Amino acid sequence: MSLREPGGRRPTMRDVAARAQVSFKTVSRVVNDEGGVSPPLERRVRKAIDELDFRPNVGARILRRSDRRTASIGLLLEDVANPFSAAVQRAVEDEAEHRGVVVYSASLDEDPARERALAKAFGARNVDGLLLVPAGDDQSHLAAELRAGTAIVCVDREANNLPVDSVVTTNEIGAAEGVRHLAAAGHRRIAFLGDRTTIATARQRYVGYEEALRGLGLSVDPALVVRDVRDAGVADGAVTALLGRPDPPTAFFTAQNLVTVGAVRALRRLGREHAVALVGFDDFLLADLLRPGVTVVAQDPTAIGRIAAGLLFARIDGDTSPPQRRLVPTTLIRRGSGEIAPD
Amino acid sequence: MSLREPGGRRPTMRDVAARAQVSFKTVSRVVNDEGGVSPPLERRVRKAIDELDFRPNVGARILRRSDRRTASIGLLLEDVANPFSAAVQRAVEDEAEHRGVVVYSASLDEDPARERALAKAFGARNVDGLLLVPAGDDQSHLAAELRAGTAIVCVDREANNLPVDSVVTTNEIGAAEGVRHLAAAGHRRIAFLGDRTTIATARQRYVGYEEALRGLGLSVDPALVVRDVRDAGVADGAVTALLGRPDPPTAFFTAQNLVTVGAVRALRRLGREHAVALVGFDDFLLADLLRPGVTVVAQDPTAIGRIAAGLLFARIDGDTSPPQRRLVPTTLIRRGSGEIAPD
DNA sequence: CTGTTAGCGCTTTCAT
DNA sequence: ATGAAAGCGCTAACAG
Repeated sequence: MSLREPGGRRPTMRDVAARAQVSFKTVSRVVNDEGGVSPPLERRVRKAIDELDFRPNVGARILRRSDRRTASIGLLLEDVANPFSAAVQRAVEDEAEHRGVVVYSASLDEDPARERALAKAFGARNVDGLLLVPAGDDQSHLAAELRAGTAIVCVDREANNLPVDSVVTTNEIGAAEGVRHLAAAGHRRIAFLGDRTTIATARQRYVGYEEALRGLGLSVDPALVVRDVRDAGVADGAVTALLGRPDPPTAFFTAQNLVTVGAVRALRRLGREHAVALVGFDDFLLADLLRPGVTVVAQDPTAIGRIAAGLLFARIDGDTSPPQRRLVPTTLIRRGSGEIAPD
Repeated sequence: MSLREPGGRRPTMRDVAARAQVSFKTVSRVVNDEGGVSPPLERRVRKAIDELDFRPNVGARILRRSDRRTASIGLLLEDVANPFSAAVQRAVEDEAEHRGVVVYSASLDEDPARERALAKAFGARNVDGLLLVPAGDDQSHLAAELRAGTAIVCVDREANNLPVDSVVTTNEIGAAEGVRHLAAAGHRRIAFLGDRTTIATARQRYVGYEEALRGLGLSVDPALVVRDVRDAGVADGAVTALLGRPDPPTAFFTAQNLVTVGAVRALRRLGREHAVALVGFDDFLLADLLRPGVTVVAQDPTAIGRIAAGLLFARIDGDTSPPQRRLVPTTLIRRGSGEIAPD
């Protein structure tokens, strides 16, 4: 039921007080369960709250409160349309809802300018914390935010020039494991296809590729390395070009989910999917139903989101220990494409 | 640069005013580009703003402003981990960012209690508008929110008991088209596998299935209809059971993306994927790379999100025309599985 | 062009 | 147990 008069004005504590015939401080006591209100008065106040459908104005409350908490956090992802980001967001939402915290969310598309603009927009709204997938090589612009008391945790990549916690995948180790898996099947000419080198994880996965090859006594052939692959289409083209060489690779290590998809498309079109081996970094839906199934080094975005949110809330709750880096391990999932032997 | 003293207190307009030796109203004028400030004063103020790294407190501004706008909206999805929801969110984000509006986001998991709780939480934060994928059969709890001036637009499903705009897929038409496509390949025994019947779109797609069969002069065999399929695993089991019948279906129409995935898994396991036809509702990544490719009735979540956000912003900007229902058409994409003829 | 005053809706502090 | 007054940081309305 609502007796609110038209005009779009929300009822305030004063309206409730007038209706219940009490002072508006008494309403505040009831709304905040402060106690010290006699049962009959409390009943009257609760009745008036119901009848007017009163809801406390969170903005006004925050303004006056001593702790200055807004019970809100900001989540800055790469792109929520990518399943990896979406899984992170879902995990963060669950942790936040659990604590009565609301989540602002935005996609940055790897654009440092958007990182600055959106962090600023969320900061101006006094979020208690910021969960950030860094979009550039310099997060020092957030130093003032940190000093103002906003907790910050970086997700999937570490921050640069900013002393904050981060939660990251074991990119080098995982990539190296994937490459060694291909070598174990007998491959010596293993190509690398990676995402933009502006992205730290792409660089780390490349390092893992190099290290694995060196550890195996194999040399890195620059002709088999294609970096800065920005989407599935480019990956498709790169695979096609590499397989057209006189001395083509017998296996591919693709360092990002969309790159892997592009590689699968190319192998299919060339009819080489059962002849050329493939291991991808980051799992994706239906990878098991393709033929051959796509062997991947799987990440755990749900764990990443959950751990990052946990760290953030700990900081918000006053944890002042030194910044830490939490590592989330990968899992090699064998499905067929990575177990193909060279000709 | 930041000269802010430690303690986590953000500088206010008064701090800026003191540093620039002007009245704090002058600071307000500069911050809001109101004009009417002499260049030398403005310079001093801007310098102080920079030095203190001042940012206006959005909460305080909203409290005092006459228009009461918060430049924020709430987005209540089914589950952001589902690619359909994620695509809607991305489209909404883009429209919002474009207008300088921030977005709160949450997943409801089809739970009406969460719909109420989260709508309330966002309402208490005075969002200008709410974009909602309804989770139950009754949205009347939002009437007070609407009266208080919050714009509301429903996404993917219409609201019940609430006069608001909605943006929905042509579910009946699309489903009927998918079923007719199977019939055109010669099928007479077409099974239906649908999502939970509490979900309006699942009911509409079933109606489309029935209508198509009737229009073709075919009868609906209840033994071939399985509703309330809640995930891919259940879909897998249902397909397996139906194909084990003495008089099995020769084709399947699966009315949701995860249901389709489950059906593909079952057909694969049974080795029947090239013998039994399949058309799914809602497209998904890699559907084209499966063998056979999965024929789908594709929705357009990006268009849905964009149109819904557009309607919402129009309402926020004062549009008071009668509630409208916007339809977004589907597209049949032939990839092989839907073109298989019966034995 | 610049400044003063009031007050948004609420919590805090202090009185009764 | 209840209430009155002050004031969070800002904008609106009104001076000079």
